[in-house]
Amino acid sequence: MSDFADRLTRWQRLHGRHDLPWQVADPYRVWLSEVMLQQTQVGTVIPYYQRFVTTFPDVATLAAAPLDEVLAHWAGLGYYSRARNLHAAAQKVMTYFGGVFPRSAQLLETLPGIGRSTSAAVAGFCYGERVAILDGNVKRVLSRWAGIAGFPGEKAVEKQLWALAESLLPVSETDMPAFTQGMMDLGATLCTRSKPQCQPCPLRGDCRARLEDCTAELPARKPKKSVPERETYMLLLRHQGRWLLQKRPPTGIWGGLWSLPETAAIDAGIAYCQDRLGLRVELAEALPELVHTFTHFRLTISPLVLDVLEMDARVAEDDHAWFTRSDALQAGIPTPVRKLLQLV
DNA sequence: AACTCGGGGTA
DNA sequence: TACCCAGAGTT
Repeated sequence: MSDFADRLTRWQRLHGRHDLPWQVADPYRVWLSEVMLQQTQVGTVIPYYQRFVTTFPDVATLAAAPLDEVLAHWAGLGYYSRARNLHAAAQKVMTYFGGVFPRSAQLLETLPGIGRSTSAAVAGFCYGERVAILDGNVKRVLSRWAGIAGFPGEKAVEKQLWALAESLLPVSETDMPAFTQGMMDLGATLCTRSKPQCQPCPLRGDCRARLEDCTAELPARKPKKSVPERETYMLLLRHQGRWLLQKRPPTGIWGGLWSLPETAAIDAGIAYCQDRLGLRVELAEALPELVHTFTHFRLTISPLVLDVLEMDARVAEDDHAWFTRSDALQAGIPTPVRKLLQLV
């Protein structure tokens, strides 16, 4: 019986995925894809990736672009700190590494947004460096193959999985790209969360979960937790065919994106318009509530359409701007804001 | 160690 | 509905 790495790399070369758009000899594109794929499925990423590389074909172009334009291409993909870190990392590659991508996982990990797994993926794919990845696919494959019962999000279990992943690396650097891709491909195509296809799996001979018939129980589910509820009003301020958007602070939810002004109550919203924005407004319409679910809370949005009757001559603050509906939809805006602007 | 950070796919 | 997805950064 050949060992784990041999079986996996052989399987990947014969039956793995070879036509993904980021399977190219370009560390910039591999890096971009790995960041986009953090906590995001392949099918979701592909159209974003295509648009992104068309606009930003290399690290120098990305580094020179305004952050707003980068965020506009990321809007809808989620986890917007990834876009900010990507932009900052591109600038660091230009200024600190002379425009050349770092050639080791250790150096790659010094770039913002690149952690242990992403650095290993880029180094393994592009340079053949013998470093292990540990993403959702690998956690599932290894917890089943080794019969590890604990929840992979738990520190001790994760540490065990990292050690196991490192112990299974191929001896030869030339096998690293196929091995790394094989771990991902196996988890994505055969060793799926539900109804895994064990029959064609190259690891079925010594897979503990398969031998003990417990693939459905591994990996362990995330412990349940109640999801907090929050609510807010979003103000759709209309003035001469334009809508007022407000740039969110760089950190926190929807960081750096253009969004709608929010208030906790209708009265406070009207007062906010008067006192802070210098607008005299009239309530035109209350749109139906919109429920938006995040990973860690649920947000109920009550949208209010307000007509602007009068505007102060005062200079608008930097973080506010009037957008046509069309321009707003092309800017970096959160998904629920996009849905609202498409209604009005 | 626990929490923050999106949005969509899927059973 | 609830969990998961080519995780990283902060507290």
